[in-house]
Amino acid sequence: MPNFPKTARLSRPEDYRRVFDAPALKVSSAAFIVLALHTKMNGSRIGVIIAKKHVKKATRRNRLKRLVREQFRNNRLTQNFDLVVLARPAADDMDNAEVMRDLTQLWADLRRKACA
RNA sequence: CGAGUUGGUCAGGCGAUCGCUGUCGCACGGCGGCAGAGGAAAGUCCGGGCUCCAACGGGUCAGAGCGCCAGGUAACGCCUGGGGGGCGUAAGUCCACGGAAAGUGCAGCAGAAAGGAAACCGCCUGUUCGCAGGUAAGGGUGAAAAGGUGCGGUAAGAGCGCACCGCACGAUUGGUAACAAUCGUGGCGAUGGCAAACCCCGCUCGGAGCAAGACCAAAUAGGGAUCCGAUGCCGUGACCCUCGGCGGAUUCGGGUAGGUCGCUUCAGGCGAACGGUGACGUUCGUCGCAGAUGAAUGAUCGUCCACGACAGAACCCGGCUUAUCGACCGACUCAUUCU
Repeated sequence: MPNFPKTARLSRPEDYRRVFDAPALKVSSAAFIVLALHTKMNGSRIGVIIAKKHVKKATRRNRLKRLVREQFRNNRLTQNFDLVVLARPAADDMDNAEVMRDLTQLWADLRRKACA
């Protein structure tokens, strides 16, 4: 069952720093950039960063975070990763359907690169 | 029915599946029940609660804010009612609405003259035809020109006289008051405007903020408490006084990463009765209504309709301001038609 407990989230600053310093994989689209790092933990973890500079309204930032987590929850990767998803300014203008389409494409890229 | 003013309420609904946070129950590493953003959660502009402080101690000065009157409130710069003035036919609406006879300052152009200012064209009288005197009705300038209108009066004029209006002063009456009305007096060369110009008067104001602060605690060290004490220095506007610290002695632990608490039950919501024009108050009944911490309330599908705006809690309340697709309810005004 796809669920999303607290253990599947990046919480500490050093978790983020580790991914930023040495990302094993990097995929991007118009709306997002995804950094990934292999982890020894059982289960992937995700952290979403949406800059106020790129997305001005708090409601929009919340919506994007929820959509990214939804994608993560429903589409588990076969290998365990620590993921960091960054939003780009283009994400502000997309509706729900467009964002989900964009994320689906990103996940496909991620799987292909992970296997390579 | 049309045009408009004003007060208030709501903020897509229902169902299914998969998730998130809190909480309760259990045959508990799972399952089930219940609850889960806003009217502005926003701007952080005011007022509080709460917490800490070597200076929340006293005085003087400085600084900031407020400013018709009465009431409401925990408090306010908020709200209600009233007064005055502006706008509107009206319902209504807007106003930083104390003082300009304490002092200082400011006002371009035009104009003869602009601040306790006076004669350019006029008008009248006299005339030696150069001008002298009287005058402030008319013209002209200006945002503003020495109370206004009318009648009388005069050489021409003028509060010179009178009536009404305005103004100033006084009295009376009504009102808790702001203020209003009436009467009298004064002929008005008294007191022009600006105080979101300085200023004067009255009232209010300590500072920081939940990353406040309290507790448990790896690391690493400058520490903490109590007592004694001369001078000097320091103490978040300045100065003075009071007081505290820097020194010595005695004594013991200390508090960053991380975690826990603070953290949601209150100036609380809803209903009724009573008091009040109203803001609101009193009493009774009833309900339990988010507490996250890289930060929870979402996604997808179906369905209905007027196709859904602005927008996301971060310690909590009371206001103000700004953003907002629409829908509904109440009160009132104007105009037209009908009875």
